[in-house]
Amino acid sequence: MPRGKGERRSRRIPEATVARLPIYQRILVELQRLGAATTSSEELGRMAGVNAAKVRKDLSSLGTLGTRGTGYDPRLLIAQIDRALGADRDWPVVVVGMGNLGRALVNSEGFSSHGFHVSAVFDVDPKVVGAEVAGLVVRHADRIGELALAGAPAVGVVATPASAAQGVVDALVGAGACAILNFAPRVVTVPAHVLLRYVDLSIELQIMSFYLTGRAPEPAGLAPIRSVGVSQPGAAG
Amino acid sequence: MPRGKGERRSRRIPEATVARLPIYQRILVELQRLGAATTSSEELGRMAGVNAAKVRKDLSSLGTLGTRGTGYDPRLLIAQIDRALGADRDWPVVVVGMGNLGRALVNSEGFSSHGFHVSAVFDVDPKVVGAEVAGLVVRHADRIGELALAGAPAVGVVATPASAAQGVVDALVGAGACAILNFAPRVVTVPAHVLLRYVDLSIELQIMSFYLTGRAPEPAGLAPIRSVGVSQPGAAG
DNA sequence: CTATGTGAACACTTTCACAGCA
DNA sequence: TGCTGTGAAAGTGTTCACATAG
Repeated sequence: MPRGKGERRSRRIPEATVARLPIYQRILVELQRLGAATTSSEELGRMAGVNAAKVRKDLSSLGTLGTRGTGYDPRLLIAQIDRALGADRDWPVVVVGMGNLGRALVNSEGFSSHGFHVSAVFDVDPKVVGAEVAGLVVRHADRIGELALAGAPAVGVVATPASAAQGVVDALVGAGACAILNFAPRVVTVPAHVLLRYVDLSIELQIMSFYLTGRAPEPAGLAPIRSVGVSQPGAAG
Repeated sequence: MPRGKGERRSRRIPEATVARLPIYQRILVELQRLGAATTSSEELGRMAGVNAAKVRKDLSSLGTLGTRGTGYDPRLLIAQIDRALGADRDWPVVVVGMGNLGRALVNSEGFSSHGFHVSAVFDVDPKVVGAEVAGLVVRHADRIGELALAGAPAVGVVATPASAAQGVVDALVGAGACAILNFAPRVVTVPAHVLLRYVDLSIELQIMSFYLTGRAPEPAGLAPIRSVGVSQPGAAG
């Protein structure tokens, strides 16, 4: 049974590839902005800091997206990556904590594209509650429970001080969030069915300092992807 | 020639381990805060979302840090991880862009520990230049060139809008920065000797949405570390 | 008897090299 | 002819299982 370009039925996408897809995507958007009608595995690799063979393997796991002898069409690639990552769905995102970090997140491009949209924001500071941030009225965090997230799978983002993190996580889970992205520097726990990831803004800095010490040479000539998060389905404290 | 506990001469630390060390460290600090005098590979693994054998392998690459039958001393572990990551040195960090993100970074714990300290901050907005942020007077970005970073290896952090990123990077490199951490959503280029890493706050969100779609089961029972950055020694545009 | 440290088996990723199609 | 797509080889990383030290 023949299929149109870009189709591929449920071949598993390797974990390492999933982690690189968002990076290719950013580059593709960039290339498109610069007016490129075509690109190649070599160009993408150069810009992403990975080698061309890896780019081809990664992209081929999504389907047959290129044209031999010619290259790839950025527009098609972007669409296929979006689809693979689930960006063709609609993901409500709830952000708790409207300090500098929370505001930065809510206003960032990444939080209002790829299928995400910020649907509610919370804080506890009376000076902030009631104010408007990115077009949304900030509600008091005590009212997280009033959210009805149970319908669509929703993501809760924690951008509070460390001391408030666990309480906020509990409230978000109680309201039906099925994934938590924790920016607060504190280990938290969730029930087993909730997806949990941490982001630590200084981890990249620490990894950098390791390679700057010269204790090890920076990995390979063109180097790999690195980490800032841990995922733990059902972590314990 | 016998050595004291925790010593190990220059055995190469695997890349994957380097990426996990900052996570163990955060957990260890947490355990210490809670008053733990001892911990185990199992406890650390549970909290980090990785399995116990991996924790032991990771830690043993730093030396013989544990006590058989007993476990690990958090304090010793923290010190050894710090040393391995180069946190026993002093790393000046320069942050450009005092919007919400820049302020969040400058005020974050991670940017003033582990050997890092923010030594200067810049912006272009006349309303911000001259003001004080985290104890530092914000200088105009035109004056980045006046920095003399050439002495100590310094890290430049870019937290500007995308359109300003490349110019800021050039200025930082010109001033002698030997590493760039780019939070702006734009691909930039640096000379070959400069270490470059990207951080994209929404990449974790995108990876999460992949696993939420149910197109693939979340990796393993206890799951691995993930990415937000790309490093590219001497990238081209 | 407990929990580390580690060889050895296994699994996953990356890279190579080239066949195959435009 | 040029660049993708992909088996097969090489290289890393993870997990197992147990000897070993406290």
